[in-house]
Amino acid sequence: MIQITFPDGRVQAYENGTTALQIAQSISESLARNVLAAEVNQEVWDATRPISHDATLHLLTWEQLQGKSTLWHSAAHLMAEALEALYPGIQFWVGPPVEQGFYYDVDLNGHTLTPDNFAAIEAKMLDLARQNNPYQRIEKSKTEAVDYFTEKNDPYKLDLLQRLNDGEITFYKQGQFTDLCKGPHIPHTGFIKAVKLMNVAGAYWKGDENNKMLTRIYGIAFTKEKDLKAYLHMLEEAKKRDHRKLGKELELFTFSEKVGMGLPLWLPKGAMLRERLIQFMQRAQLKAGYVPVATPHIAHKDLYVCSGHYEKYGSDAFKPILTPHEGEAFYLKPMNCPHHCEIYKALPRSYKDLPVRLAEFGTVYRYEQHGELHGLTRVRGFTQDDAHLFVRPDQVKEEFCKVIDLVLYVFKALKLNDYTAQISLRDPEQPGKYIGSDENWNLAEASIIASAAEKGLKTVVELGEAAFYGPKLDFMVRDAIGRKWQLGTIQVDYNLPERFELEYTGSDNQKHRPVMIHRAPFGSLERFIALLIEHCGGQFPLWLSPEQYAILPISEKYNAYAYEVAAALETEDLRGFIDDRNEKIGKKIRDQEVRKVPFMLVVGEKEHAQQQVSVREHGRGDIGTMSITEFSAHIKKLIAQDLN
RNA sequence: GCCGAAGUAGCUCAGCUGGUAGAGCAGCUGAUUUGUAAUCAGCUGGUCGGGGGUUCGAGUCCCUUCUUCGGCUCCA
Repeated sequence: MIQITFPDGRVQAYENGTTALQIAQSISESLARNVLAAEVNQEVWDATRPISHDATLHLLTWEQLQGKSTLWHSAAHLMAEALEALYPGIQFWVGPPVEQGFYYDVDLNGHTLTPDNFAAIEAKMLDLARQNNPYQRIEKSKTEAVDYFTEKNDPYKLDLLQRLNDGEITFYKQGQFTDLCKGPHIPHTGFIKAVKLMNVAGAYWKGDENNKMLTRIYGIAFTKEKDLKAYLHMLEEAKKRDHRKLGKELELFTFSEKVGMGLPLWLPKGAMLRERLIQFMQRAQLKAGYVPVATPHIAHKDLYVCSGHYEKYGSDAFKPILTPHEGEAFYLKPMNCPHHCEIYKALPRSYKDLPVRLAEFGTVYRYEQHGELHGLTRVRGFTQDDAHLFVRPDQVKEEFCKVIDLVLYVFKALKLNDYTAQISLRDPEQPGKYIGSDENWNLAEASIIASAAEKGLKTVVELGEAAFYGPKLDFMVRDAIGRKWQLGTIQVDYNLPERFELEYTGSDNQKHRPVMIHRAPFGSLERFIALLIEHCGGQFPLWLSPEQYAILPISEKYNAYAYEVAAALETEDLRGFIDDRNEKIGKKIRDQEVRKVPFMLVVGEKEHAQQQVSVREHGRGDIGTMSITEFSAHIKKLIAQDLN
């Protein structure tokens, strides 16, 4: 007998070799019908795998992430089975579950596959699914496995096998398809009731562009047809929030082939939004003791040789600009830090001066590969809300904490609650990748971890994600399609002060080296605004909204009064406009509603007589009449709430 | 850069197997002077992304190029 401990702490004895599925059946038939896998001693197992020792057991259904992942992984195998049936001779690399479904990388060996083929593959998958074929786990010795794939002439699986040890090799078989796989899988294919292939894409074998390109087929599967419908609907909704679509509709920004790809052009409304963000940040920074500086867009090659960026990124950068006669090389600046180092150096610094906090909204240019460009989130020219803090080593942690405060203040004002904080540390396996002493790195990493903990941030630690010059803390946010992007970043740097030989005079009258902290709460303004657009679906916080109100005269007779109202509100420092088109009020309301203008002020006979405005709130409708001063007070109160 | 898909009016899209470009919205002009999500009528607007080719004839077929979109370690 074995002792099974359930999540609620209950312990029950079962016969040795009982499976999770049988245990589920002993509890209830309906539970058993939903069990996809089981967590046995924290490890996800097939629900049909016999348990031969005491264990904690957590039954996994569609409700648990691991349950879903298991189903998706099994669906990947199902897709492989369908593909193999439809395209004989194709070979498989890997087919894991991902956040939204699964994919399988295949070598089509001459077959071609386009989205037009999806329907046939999906139909085949469902056909196979209905056979309720069990996923059978088969343990093999390494020799058996190697023999199997040698006979199949499968270089991909043989490559995978190379890295596996004897005794840990398992195959999974369902229907006609057998795959090298560590599992786990769902009990049988019948759990898969709905499938949808999402797209095909090329993917280099092992992600290395020198290798052959395989075909990656993405799909998703569900246990209910209804869930698939809901998922597709959710995708449609997400598309509506896409910043590229809203940016066009709300006239925020555009791109021009003549100007060049990846170089955004800000239209007046987008520029207004940008200005507001900049102003907001400048105020916050002034309060936090930053001083603004300004630097040019290009710099001599020597600057980047000194900073080390030339060596590191020289080949990936734009080509240098040469002076016509002397042939001296200048580069568009890819970052602001080297310039700021020179500003630090321009004056003698005492320990009493530190921290020195130099801030600049610096526009930088970076070469991004053609295929990497994406709306405003990945561009070739963008503006950072950059600042560099030059601090004494004993100030690192305190300053780091202050920066976190600033980032959190910004995120809160913009209602970005759904972020993750990622601490990026060195990859212990590649020490050669990094510049700087071990001692400094250890110090910096410890400071970041301590600061994040002190500020109560929920963090994820990623080894190997650090920059070559120092560890960092990044704030990541998802876009409408679920992709993760880095927004704010705080990075400790012991390298640049060394390279630029930065110094300050200590209380001991000796020269000391400061530590640098790079930080950008927005990161790139372009990317930040993109994510902001998607998060609020184009409905910006009132204080940011390019147009806060629209005045809608009932007819041309009341235009004059509309202008009076506009003039009054302008002196109150509010932004708006008059819709004095020769249209009916319903049309005007509709149009401004579509344009997501936060407030509409309807003015006609009655309002004019009483010196009032009829206020409509976007998405809410009529909220009653008030005087102009009442309205302006109302708006200001709402703005104050946002910013505090 | 590489794999795949797409590019038709300012925007959203239609245009079957090649026969000489069309709708709605926007814009312009006029009528209307309007009370809380689309007033009516008329008009303008496109070398169908660019270049080349096949053909009597190309938005449609072929080649090439540019741009956009989805991917390109989320490693059994």
